[in-house]
Amino acid sequence: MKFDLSQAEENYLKAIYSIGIDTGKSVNTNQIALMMKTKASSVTDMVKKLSDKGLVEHKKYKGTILTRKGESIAVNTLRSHRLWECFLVDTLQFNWDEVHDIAEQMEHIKSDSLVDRLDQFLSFPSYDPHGDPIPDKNGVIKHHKNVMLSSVVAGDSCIVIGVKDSSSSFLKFLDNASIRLGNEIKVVTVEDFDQSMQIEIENKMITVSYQISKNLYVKK
Amino acid sequence: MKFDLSQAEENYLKAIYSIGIDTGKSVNTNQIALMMKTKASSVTDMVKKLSDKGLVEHKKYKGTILTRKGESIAVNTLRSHRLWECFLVDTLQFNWDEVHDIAEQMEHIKSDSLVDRLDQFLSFPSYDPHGDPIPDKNGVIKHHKNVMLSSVVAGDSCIVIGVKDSSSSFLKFLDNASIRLGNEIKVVTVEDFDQSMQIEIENKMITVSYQISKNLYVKK
DNA sequence: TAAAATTTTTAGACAAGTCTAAAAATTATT
DNA sequence: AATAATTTTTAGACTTGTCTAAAAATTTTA
Ligand SMILES: [Mn+2]
Ligand SMILES: [Mn+2]
Ligand SMILES: [Mn+2]
Ligand SMILES: [Mn+2]
Repeated sequence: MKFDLSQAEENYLKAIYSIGIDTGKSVNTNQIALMMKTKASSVTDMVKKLSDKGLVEHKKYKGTILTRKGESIAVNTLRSHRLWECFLVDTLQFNWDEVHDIAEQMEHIKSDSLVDRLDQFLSFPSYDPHGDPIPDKNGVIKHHKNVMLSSVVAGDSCIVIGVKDSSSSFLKFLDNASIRLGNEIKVVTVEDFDQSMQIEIENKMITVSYQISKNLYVKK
Repeated sequence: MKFDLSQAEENYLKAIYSIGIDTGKSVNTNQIALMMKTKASSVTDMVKKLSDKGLVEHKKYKGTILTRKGESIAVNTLRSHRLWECFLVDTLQFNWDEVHDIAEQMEHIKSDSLVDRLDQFLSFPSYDPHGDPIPDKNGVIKHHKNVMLSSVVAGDSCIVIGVKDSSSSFLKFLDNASIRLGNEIKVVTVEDFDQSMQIEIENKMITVSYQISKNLYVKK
């Protein structure tokens, strides 16, 4: 069966996928509504439609999970989104804070070979500009384990490998603070009261709030 | 006033623009319906909406013309379409018969600088893969004069500079016959009965029907 | 475990874009 | 100029995706 989904349907599948990855369990209607910036009643309607198409399984008042087929579509859409973000940054020289909304549109372009050709043109990148892993042609995706800067203890060092929040305001803050993917961060002190951290990056000492540190993926 | 039009609205403006360019006069409802592959009643509805937005002027039962603003949007959409076609052929190595439907989607991506950055990346091309002129950043477009192969007389030679029909079947036929943009064609004989031509191209003699010859733009 | 709070679903409405069928206006034909 | 043919518009309906308000189910709290 060949599917041609609307942009709305693809966006819902992506949302259900990403909530499911984070939580493991089946996904609540309200969580989807929150992520999609819409109302619970709209979610109920859409989930019903996706269920009719065999893309999710839904138990009334219980929750929603993707079927194998639904997950495959979600992952393909993510692949498309992240490859277009690479294109926008690497090829068209956009800044990493400018590309999300554009990729949000481009991910829905329908074509049999477009995304694979783009992948080839970009030399098969593994990560998008925000450090998120790019699924391969077969939908295989390597999740990097979720170690946040907030969990690093005073005295330890780590490397920035990704951002959890891709909002323009957060990314602009990072630019300003010289916090970029690949940079080393040394945690100097952690404030007991509000979890704020003094960190050393690019030979400068700065203070970052918990809000910041819990949105940065790092590795040892 | 900043406009954010739907894909349908942009497609209608493009259709009205291209019919207007060919005919000069104001555009009939049925002509639009034919080009948009829709019904006259749908056109009436949409024309009313575009008129309310100040993008077309419409006189009941008489016809429709683009306003300055409407024409500007149509030309920008055309620019986007043709630049994406260049990208698909030049950068992603699609064949010229594969790109129209994809560009038909990509032309609608909303972003302030995307198309201009794409233009720069492609080194400001003047023509798309089908020989159609690409409007510049300011919407200035050079129409090449419409000389068709069908109007070339026996004994004369010309260069292929564009195709009027961009359908995949026509373009595949041209590929097969080695008829490509830039190639020279010598018209050897023209059949009085059905206007079919014997032509010499790439040192081969072939016969092309009037259907073919009236869809090829040429220059001396 | 019964009442209260929360979550989810249902019911009914709306805008965009499309369609069919019928009415109205225009153009062509006699 | 009257009739016929064609074009265009109107009227009403349908689909998709959304919303608000109210009802129903579930979970929390006391
Ligand atoms: Mn999207
Ligand atoms: Mn990203
Ligand atoms: Mn289009
Ligand atoms: Mn073209």
